Amino acid sequence: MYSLAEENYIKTIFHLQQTKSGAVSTNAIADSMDTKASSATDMVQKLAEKKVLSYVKYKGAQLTEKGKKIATRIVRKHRLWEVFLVDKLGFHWDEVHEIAEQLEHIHSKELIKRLDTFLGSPAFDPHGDPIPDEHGNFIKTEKKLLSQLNKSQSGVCVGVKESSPEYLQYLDKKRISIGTKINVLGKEFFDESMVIEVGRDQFFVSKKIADNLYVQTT
Amino acid sequence: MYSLAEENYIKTIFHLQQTKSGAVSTNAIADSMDTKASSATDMVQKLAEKKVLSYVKYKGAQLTEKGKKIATRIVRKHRLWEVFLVDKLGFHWDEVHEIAEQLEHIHSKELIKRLDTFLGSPAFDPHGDPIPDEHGNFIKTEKKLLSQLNKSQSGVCVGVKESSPEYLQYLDKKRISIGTKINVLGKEFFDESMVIEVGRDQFFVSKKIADNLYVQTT
DNA sequence: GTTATTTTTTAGCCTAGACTAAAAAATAGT
DNA sequence: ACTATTTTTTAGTCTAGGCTAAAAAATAAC
Repeated sequence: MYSLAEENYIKTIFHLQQTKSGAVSTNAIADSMDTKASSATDMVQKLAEKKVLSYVKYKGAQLTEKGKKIATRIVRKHRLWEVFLVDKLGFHWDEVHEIAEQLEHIHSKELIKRLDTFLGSPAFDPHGDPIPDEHGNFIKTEKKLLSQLNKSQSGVCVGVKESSPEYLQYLDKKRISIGTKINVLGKEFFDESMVIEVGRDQFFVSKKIADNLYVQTT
Repeated sequence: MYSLAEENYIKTIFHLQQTKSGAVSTNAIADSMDTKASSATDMVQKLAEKKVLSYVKYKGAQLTEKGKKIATRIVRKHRLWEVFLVDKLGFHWDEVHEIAEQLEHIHSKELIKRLDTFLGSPAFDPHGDPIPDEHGNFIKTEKKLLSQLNKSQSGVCVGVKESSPEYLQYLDKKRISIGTKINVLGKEFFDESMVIEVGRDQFFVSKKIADNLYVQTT
């Protein structure tokens, strides 16, 4: 059994090594957890002893298969609870992250099994992120960032990269959610901003906005 | 916000002062929490500073109104989650206590409000214990222990005092659950054991069994 | 009402997990 | 290649929440 702190480190390292390949630096861990590098070093050393990750001084940490399994189970719990909160309790997709951060640490295999069944074994969470199955396998989907599309291409929103309330609320205001069709009407080379069409609305989006929205091109 | 440890102490003291009247001794707290009296003393002193309870050295602790409010909120959460686990996820009543012990510490007012609505604002948990409303008010029911009945009296099971898996499994084996009618066919003065009738079964129950079952006499 | 026993508290220590400041290694700039 | 700078680690400290052993208060026994 792992402590709350240990689980949070494992989860953070897992997410960091999804984006950047290679070992994850203690500084990167500390930054993304709002703590200090020295604390991260301590914990990483402890987790290395437990064979949850491999760690080379001054080089960074990498989860072992064991570590990845633990991380995946936490991610599965987090995303299943998010589905519960949105589908069953009627929360909005920008309200569920914090609560799921707490719920993901509840220990009970049976609970997750039953929750999964109760929810109809969903494959994606409310932000479009895939929910790993009980063996830790993720569905691989080929999705692009909206920012990767060019003029007159189009795609369907399948998820968000950033899921801060601010960003999600922006999307709501613009009536963009999972399943929404988006047409790129124009793209500015200088700042990579775009003009897009959503429903019958046409508006401008900055690169920052377009960089955080996943679309599937058909 | 209170830590996990603080919440557990508050809850324990709350339950202890339900049964025994007057102040709760640090030893009683320690016993029921599987910890040492010295640890209980430390925590009680800390909680006294936070005005959660009043504490007189060598005399014991008593929750203040503030403390009772905190305790009631935890009890409410615990029991609502138990209803969720049994009604929605199909757990059995002897399996839910441990999981609810974890879920009761999830912090989110909105979550509990929505969970309550989702469950149809239940008044009792799966063991027959009343669920306090959002203001902390319990439904008062006049219930007796089965052991208080005499020969040829009868009652309907409305709850259990002890909810260990062992006890609940015993009740299952005997087909006793909330709502089951029980007739007392005989009572032995010497050891206060009884012969009772449940459905068409008649069998012997010890005082210990009868002491942990709440019935309502009609 | 002393003395013996039990209960409760205090004092001091331990571990997890955080922090700061200093040291050491890695990287960048010339 | 040698400084300067940045990154990372180490060393030492702090707090929460446990623990043990000893001291002190309360209770029980005569």
